[in-house]
Amino acid sequence: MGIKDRRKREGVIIRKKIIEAATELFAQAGYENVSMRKIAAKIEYSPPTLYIYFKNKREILFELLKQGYALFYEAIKSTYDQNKDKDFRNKMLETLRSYVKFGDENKEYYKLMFIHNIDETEQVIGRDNDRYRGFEVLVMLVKEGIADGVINRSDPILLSQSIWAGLHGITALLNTFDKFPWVEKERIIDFHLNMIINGVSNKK
Amino acid sequence: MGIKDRRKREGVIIRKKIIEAATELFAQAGYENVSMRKIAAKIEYSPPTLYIYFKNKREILFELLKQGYALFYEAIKSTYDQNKDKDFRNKMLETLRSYVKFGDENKEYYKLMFIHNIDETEQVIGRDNDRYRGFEVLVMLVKEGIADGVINRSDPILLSQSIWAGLHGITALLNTFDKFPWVEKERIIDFHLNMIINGVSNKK
Amino acid sequence: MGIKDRRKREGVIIRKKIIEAATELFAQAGYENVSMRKIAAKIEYSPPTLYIYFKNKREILFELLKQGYALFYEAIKSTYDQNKDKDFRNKMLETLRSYVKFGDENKEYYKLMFIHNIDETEQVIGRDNDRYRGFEVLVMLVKEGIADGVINRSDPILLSQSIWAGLHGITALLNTFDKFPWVEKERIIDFHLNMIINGVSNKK
Amino acid sequence: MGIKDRRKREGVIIRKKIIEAATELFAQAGYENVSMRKIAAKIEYSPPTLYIYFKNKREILFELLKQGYALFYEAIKSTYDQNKDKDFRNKMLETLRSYVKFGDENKEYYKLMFIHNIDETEQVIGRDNDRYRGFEVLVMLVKEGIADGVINRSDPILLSQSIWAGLHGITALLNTFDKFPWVEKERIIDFHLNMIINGVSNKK
DNA sequence: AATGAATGAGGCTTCATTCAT
DNA sequence: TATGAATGAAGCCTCATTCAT
Repeated sequence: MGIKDRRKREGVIIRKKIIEAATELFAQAGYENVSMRKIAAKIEYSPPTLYIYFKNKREILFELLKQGYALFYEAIKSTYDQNKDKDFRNKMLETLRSYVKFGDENKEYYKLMFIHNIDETEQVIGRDNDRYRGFEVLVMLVKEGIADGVINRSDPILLSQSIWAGLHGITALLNTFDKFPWVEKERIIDFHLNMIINGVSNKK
Repeated sequence: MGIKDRRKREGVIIRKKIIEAATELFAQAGYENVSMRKIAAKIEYSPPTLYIYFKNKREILFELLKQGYALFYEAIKSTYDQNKDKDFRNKMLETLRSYVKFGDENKEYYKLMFIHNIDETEQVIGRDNDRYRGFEVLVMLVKEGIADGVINRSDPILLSQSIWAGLHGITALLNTFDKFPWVEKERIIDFHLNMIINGVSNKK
Repeated sequence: MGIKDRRKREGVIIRKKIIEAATELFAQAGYENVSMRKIAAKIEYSPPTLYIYFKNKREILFELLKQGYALFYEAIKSTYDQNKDKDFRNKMLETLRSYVKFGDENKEYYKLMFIHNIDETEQVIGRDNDRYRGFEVLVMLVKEGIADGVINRSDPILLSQSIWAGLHGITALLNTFDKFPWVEKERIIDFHLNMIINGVSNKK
Repeated sequence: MGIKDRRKREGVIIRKKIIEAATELFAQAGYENVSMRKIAAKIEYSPPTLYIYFKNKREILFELLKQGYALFYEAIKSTYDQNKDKDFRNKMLETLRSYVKFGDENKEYYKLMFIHNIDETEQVIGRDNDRYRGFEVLVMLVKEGIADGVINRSDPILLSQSIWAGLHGITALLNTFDKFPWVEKERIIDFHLNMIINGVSNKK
């Protein structure tokens, strides 16, 4: 391996360190309240060093979001795949649950990706990203459900949007209102997911 | 009317102008990104003037939130009251709709009250406010529904939290993702509300 | 008594209140750290009211100093007069003590008059004031002492300046270094005054 | 010399320039009346640059005081050492003179260290500093004088405090009242120092 | 006599970013 | 690659003061 490659690899490592530090700080204090200095301090480099790896603060956010979207899509898709052969209701339940779980386990990412709408976030979109690919999995799932006779025969897009709203609602509230006296977390999530599925299902 | 009264009233008007300007700016750009300078510029006063009417930036936010909570509660409670005598499902539908409608018609308030969670917001609570009184209306409604036999016999708190999550989901997404290709707004809202009610109802 | 007189008298009262409030605040926090607002708040008037009675902040200081100088001179002169008939050493001791006592009992005034040298304080001088009239008492005393054979035959001005320095030293240090581990206050003062007198006296 | 060293040295130079500018300004106008802007202007840098070298305004004062205390102690101690072998009265005279001389030649430092008592100054103490080590030299001297039979047999602490007050008096007055019609400076200082020594000496 | 309203100037400080090394 | 040095812009906020009423 040449010297060039080693350097490149080191560069990648530092980029990663920056992203990690930024993710943590952004989540704790909010994008606006985190300065380049603070990110630099956290990784024990000087502020100008960040500019070697990222054009500016926004680019750090963008990269971070891109990675977040990828993780997000991966989480949902793999759950869907792993439950491919279960009966539909369970497959759906687990896939929806993976959405909420992602938000719960990656509060920082979820906040930045789906709750806050940072100024120019839209600009990341269009650049190839996985932001809405999770939604496509949902549409697919819904279509299966209709074919299966479980989900009621409506516009799959409409259904998917409604379901997404249901998922986002619980995920966002648990994230944002962490001091609200929720009933036990597993219980409210489970109840809510079933409520959603019931809400879109044919009555027996 | 004495001179004193006129002056006082003028003061009240400026306070109102400040709140309005701040509401708009905070919602657009986020609390952290709005400076006193910017608020002052928007109402065409000098920055120090703001400090005549509000102790500091936080107090502007507090006042704004307080007003928002009051409007919010009023919107929901009055809808509930006006539909008191309708059959339960319609009463519920209209009350839930009033939540989404409030969020849709007061995007800035909704964002500040329920989407962003500004650090200091928690401090407003405790000071008498209407933040969670809307939730109490919901609990009441749910209990009626259970008594009525429409809503399934579960923990009313659990049910209410789930419904709230459902409502917040659609309200927040429409607010935040205004560039997403939603199906027609009235349609998705209507569908979603019915989905929620179905989701918590006894099957016939 | 006419209405005009009453008003005038009321004006005098408010002026006095302002001076009192200012004296206290200046002494506590230093001239620079006291704002017109704070003075106004202390007497429960609005800031512009102060400008009815004083041209500006400096004028408040000047007035205050003028009063301080008067009190100072009065304290020393009256002590001198009251001890006119005692033997010289005691007369001197008591007069010198009255200087230190004034500084101890009027810390705020002493600080403003003799320790800090606020910007334009010099401007107060020239306006008739009692700043240096205390010094004249001292010169008089010294001359008496020389005539009396107690104080050594030197330039009375030189002697007086040296004595003043001695007095200022203890007064200022006790005022400024209130956390220094002084021996008991009465004791150090008494010792110091005797030291001064011995220092300028003929040896027996 | 490496690049790093040169940079470091340049940094040290700027720190020094800041301290010098601040010393002059603080002494002239008082700590409270000197703004970071003004210090920056004096050294022809932008205000934020100061924050590269000092955390905040207070730290500039602290550093400055620390240096002043060191210079002060050094001045007195070295004089004492240099006169170790002279007869006691001369040793004492020269040591006391070095105090006054320090104050005369370092008016700004003396003002900041012993005349003004800036709120936060107390906080520098405790951090290792030389503020009161000069006083210890004085105590030592006094004890020698007692042993020597020159100084009268009193509490050495009491004696030292009284002498300090004497020294501070002349130093502070000459510093603060530079427009007062003093007799010739050398003369008043010399007279005053002898007055102090006589004041604490045994009569022959 | 008294004060609500208003502001230009300026206080301390942090920011994102650039540049030379 | 890495960073010391530097800064224009801007953050929140307080000040002394004026003016119309």
